[in-house]
Amino acid sequence: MAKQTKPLGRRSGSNDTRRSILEAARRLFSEKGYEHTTIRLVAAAAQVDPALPMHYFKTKQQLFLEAMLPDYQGPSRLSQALATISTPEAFGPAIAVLIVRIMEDPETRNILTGLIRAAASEPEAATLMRVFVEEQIILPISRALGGSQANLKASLLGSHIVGIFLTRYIVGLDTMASADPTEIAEMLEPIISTYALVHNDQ
Amino acid sequence: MAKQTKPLGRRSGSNDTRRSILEAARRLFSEKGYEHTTIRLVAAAAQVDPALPMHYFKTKQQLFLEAMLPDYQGPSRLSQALATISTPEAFGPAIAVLIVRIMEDPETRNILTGLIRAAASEPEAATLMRVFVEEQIILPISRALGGSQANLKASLLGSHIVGIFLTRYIVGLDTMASADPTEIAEMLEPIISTYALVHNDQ
DNA sequence: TGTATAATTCAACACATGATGAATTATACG
DNA sequence: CGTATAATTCATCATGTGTTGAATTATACA
Repeated sequence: MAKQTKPLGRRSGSNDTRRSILEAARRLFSEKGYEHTTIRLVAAAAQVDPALPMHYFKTKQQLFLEAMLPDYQGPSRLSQALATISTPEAFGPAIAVLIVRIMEDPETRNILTGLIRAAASEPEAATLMRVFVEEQIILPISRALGGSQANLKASLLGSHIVGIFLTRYIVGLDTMASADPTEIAEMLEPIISTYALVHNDQ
Repeated sequence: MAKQTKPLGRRSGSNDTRRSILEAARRLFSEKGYEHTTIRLVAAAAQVDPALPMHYFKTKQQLFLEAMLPDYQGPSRLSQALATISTPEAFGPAIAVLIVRIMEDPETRNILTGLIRAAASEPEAATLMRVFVEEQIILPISRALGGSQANLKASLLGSHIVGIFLTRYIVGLDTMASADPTEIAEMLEPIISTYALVHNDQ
């Protein structure tokens, strides 16, 4: 495989270089974590010169930031799903289905695993993940649950969700990694209901 | 603070250098993760020459290994706790109390957070954590639960536990980080009972 | 058309890291 | 006592990293 040298200077025609860098970065951060995703690796994956990621994003941190937080405007899908239900009994099915949807959507999955991987070593990424999980997961659940201890319940539920991601996609626990998402959702349903119904002495 | 040069050659008197290196390494791996725990940092924390950790453990991986897995012979404390109960109804209290104990014991906590931090980036550490969680957490719970789906239930429960560690000690979610362990245990009790009792059509 | 600007390549720097090997001093033990 | 061995310091290497700056070519636009 001969290293073909590209011509100097600007390319002609339309270019979506920036986007392809972001996509490569998102994939690599999610697969290898923050440290092991080098600028040169991202550039190679995007078939681009190693100086280009730095040129577009100035710093590795910034690249990570923009790669992990694409256009997340508007209410999260979790908020939307929760808005359609009213009785506490309907919570279990709703959230269980949603977790399956997250696990099966590659985009969201990559973001969550990328955040977890980085947060484990980089304090700034931990801050990012804190905000993400609080806004996108815990706050909606807490609002929907209501009652006393809603915040603690929602946080524990959120911990359960990220724990599942950790064991399934990162640690690779046999049972979790090979489990059918539907099976997990079924198992999870009564758990969520318990969180929704128990200790509700408001 | 002048850098005082120590004399050359072997020190006189008894030496527990190896142990202090291990202790410093365990603390640092747990606090900063694998990559950011440099050999030089460990040496400095142990007040020892930067070449000594390599001399005693040959490689950084080996140091991590020995630091994270001290003498863990015999049945785990979880197994012991589970051996004392018989009825499924007694599970919730037993495991809830155990989680609290893990969270409050600095040694165990450091090991678990160290394993999680490293596993997020280093595949070999993920293997280590896989074995640890399976043997020390999931297998005992699964055996104690019995019935159909015991393995999946135990794995989900294990995921919840490591998820709590992740959000509480690593990500630093406000609610989780500031929660009283007893409060968490109380909230968790009905959850564990649900895992123990539901879907039990063996 | 002409000129500022954007996109791209290339070479290189500065720095930290894990690891190695030689030199030096103390201990263990026959 | 004498010698092999262990413990310790020091200097250094090789490598990979994020980052920078200059040079080159195309585009945008007045």
